[in-house]
Amino acid sequence: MAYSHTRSRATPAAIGALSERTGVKIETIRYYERIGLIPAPPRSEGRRRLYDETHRQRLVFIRRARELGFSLENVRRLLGLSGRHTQTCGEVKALAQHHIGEIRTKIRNLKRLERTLSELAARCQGDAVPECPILKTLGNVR
Amino acid sequence: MAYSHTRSRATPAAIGALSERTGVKIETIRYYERIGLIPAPPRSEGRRRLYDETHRQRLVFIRRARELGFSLENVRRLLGLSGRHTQTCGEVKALAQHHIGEIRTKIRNLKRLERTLSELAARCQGDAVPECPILKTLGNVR
DNA sequence: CCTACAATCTGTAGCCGCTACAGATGCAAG
DNA sequence: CTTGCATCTGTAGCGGCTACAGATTGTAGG
Repeated sequence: MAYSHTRSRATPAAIGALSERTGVKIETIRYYERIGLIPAPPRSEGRRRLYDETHRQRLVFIRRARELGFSLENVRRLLGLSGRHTQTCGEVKALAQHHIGEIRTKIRNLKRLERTLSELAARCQGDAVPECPILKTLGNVR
Repeated sequence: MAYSHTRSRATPAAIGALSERTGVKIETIRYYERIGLIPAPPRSEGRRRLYDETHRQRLVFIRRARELGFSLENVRRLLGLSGRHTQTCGEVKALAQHHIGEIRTKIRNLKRLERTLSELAARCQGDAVPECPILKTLGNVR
């Protein structure tokens, strides 16, 4: 077990192992390769992909950025910026803040939606009343 | 001008006019027809679609439901329910409430996202500090 | 009537971000 | 050697449109 750390660095992993380690599905990994988000890894003799630690790191980066709601296009930008440092922190921040703005807009819109729908649902009594306020609002003329 | 009301009922409209009246784009109208959300209208001699008032109402219904965030699948259900009445108001309400639940979940998730990103962005000083907390959190190891 | 030009037609492909197949291989354990 | 899993490539599908291309039809002006 003293080897485990060294082994995980030295031994290249197949796509299934990489998938488990990163939480990114196999098909998605291949998809990311296809669209050029991750580099094509070297292959075994039987043409299987062999991944190392740097691939793992990049995938984890992508997964986390996706969890934060960045589009693949913006993930691509973040990855581009992540190589060079110092100068780029400002760009990263700008990207993040733009993204925050979009999220806030989405939240505002969803809240409006929720209010409208809740009001409609509250006015709707179920089976009791023959006129359904929801259908009515939707423009239904019976 | 005394005729205008009567005319708009009696004269069938081309797809462009329908589009303008409902705010649904031409291509989208044809798309809705293709997927069976609206019935195929009668045609002119030159095979152009001719719409009447009932088509307009249905399209407006769809547009409003879409604006409320209903999926086309749920729009389909609402349309199905909107024909028969009295008994179905409860079903409509159930559909709406389920939808409200989904919207609330989305809002919660987006809020969490916004908090996380805002915290990260706040800790990021722009160019000043060589270590970017955003990139760091994303798992970047330089 | 002829000519432009606008409107509409059909069919197909693209967008995003995967996901799900099919059918062919590779590989390790029993 | 066989079984059975892992992986391979390529393609199609999801939702909900949108954007073309290229053919027709309708209409207004001259």
